[in-house]
This record gives sequence, C-alpha cells and structure tokens, in this order.
Amino acid sequence: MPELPEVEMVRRQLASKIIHKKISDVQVLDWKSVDHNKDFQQTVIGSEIINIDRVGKYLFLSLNKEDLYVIGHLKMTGRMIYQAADDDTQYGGGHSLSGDLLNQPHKHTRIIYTFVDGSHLYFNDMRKFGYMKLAKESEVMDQKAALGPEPGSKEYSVTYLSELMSDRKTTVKAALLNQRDIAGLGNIYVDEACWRAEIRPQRIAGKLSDNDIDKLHTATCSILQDAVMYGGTTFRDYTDTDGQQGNFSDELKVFARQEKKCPRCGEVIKKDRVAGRGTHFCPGCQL
DNA sequence: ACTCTTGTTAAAAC
DNA sequence: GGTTTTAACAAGAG
Repeated sequence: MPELPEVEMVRRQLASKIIHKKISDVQVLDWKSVDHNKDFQQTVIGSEIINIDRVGKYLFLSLNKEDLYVIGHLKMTGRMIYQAADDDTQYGGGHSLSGDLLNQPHKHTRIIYTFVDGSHLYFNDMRKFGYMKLAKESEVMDQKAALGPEPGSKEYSVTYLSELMSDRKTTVKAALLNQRDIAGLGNIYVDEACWRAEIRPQRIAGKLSDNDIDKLHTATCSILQDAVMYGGTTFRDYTDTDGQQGNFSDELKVFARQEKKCPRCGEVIKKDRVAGRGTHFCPGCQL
C-alpha cells in the first residue's frame, strides 16, 4: 500500500534515473493502465521527462512537449521498476510473489518504457487499479486542487486540523484517510499516527480535545517524515524502483501487529474494522 | 468455495 | 442538501 512516503521514494529515484532521458519506445500491455488512451504510445515516444513531482500519493511527470503530462498513481499494488541497460539483477522481490515475477517484464507488467540508453522502466500492477495517464496542465491543476495539504506543509497547521475535525461526526480514521482534506496518509500511517497520538482511530473526530488535536497534528507530521527517512514501509506490495523493500516495516508499532504486545504499555494490540478498513490500535494506551 | 486485502470514487444512505 | 457510509473495482493469498 504505497502512501506518501513510498510514493516519495519512487519519485526521488525516478527523478535521479530517468529525467532527461529520451523515450525511444513504449509498450502498453494493458490499456486500462493508460486510461484506455490509444494514443498513449505515439504521444509519449520521442519525448523526455523533464520533471517529476508529487502531491499526496500522486506522481506528476512533465514531458518536454507542449501541455503534456503523465499522472501516475500506484493505488495498492502498483510498482515502478527501473532496469539499467546492462543490468541482469532480478527485481520485484517480496515474500508474496513467486519466483517467476523476479524477472522483468512479467505477467503483471502493464507498461514498458524504453529509453535511448537501453534502460527500461516497468509499470507493474497486479490488480490493475493503478495507472499512468496522459493529462493536460489543466487536468494536473485540477487533480492537485482536489487534494488537501500534506502533513508537514505550512498549510497543514494545528488550526487547519482543528477546524477540519470540528463538528465532524465521522471517525478519526475516516477523517484522516480523506485525501480531499489531508493528502498522503493511508491505512498504515493513519493507524501509526493514531498510536503516536494515543488516540483510538474509532473516536468521533468532532469530539477530540484541543490536546488531542495537537498530538494528532504532531503525530501525522512526524510519522510521514520518519517513514521517508527509513525509505518507506513494505507491508505486502511496495518496493522501490530497484525492487528493494522499505525499512520502516520494522518500525511499525501497531499496524499488522494485532495480538502482539504494545511496545509502549504492554497491552495486547487489537484489530477492528473502522471506516471499512482493517484498523490496528492498542486498547491500553490509545484512549 | 469463501473471506480478506486497500486507494479512490461513485452511488447510496442518512 | 451537505455529510457519511457502502460498494465496486481486480486479482491473488489463505
């Protein structure tokens, strides 16, 4: 489940590897992955990616053609794997994947980009929810405008969070997951941020105290910052562009740790369903 | 065979 | 009528 830290890792790696390389060929193996745009190949071939930025979990690739961008989203199982021209390393490792998926391309490969230097970028996505679609600048602007501020940004102030939560009748979990209000948090980091803030995810957002809001603000900012520092989290599907797993997995305190002891208070961590998602919390110290 | 997994969104429910 | 919840999407693991 790539969330902000994982997408940021991909962005940084892609930026260092493919910016200013000319795209010599594109193969589309699944049309859904390019939003059924039959012109994708002919439009992209011959162009260069001149910039890659990110808002929330969305990637925005700028091409050196007038008003042409690619908007990318990994959704749950999307991966972007880069392979240098002379590289025969096996990629895509992950304990849930069988051995034949280590070579590129494989049965989950949806798009293949070839660069003039002979290197490749593979867009792999088992469930086909992710995409890389062509967009005009106006569509890029619209997509960015549809996303709330990221934790850690200047716009994401304590006041902003406080006003966001006030009078809300939904759960803290649902409120934090809504990308229109806050961009970048997903199932893993919402649970982890709530643990840091000592707040149960199933609490009603509008009933949080000022102190709760303060702690939640700090926690949401710090969890993403720390996760980026550790290279993201690999729970099941995420790997970076080298097929490497993220190191934050070992730092998780509650996510996927149900029936284990809380590292803070020793109580047994529980898993419930909140906002339609598997939700992990410590009944001992999250109130 | 049946359940569970999740990011986003459209539809349904409130 | 704005807010909240649910279902759908796809494909695989257990």
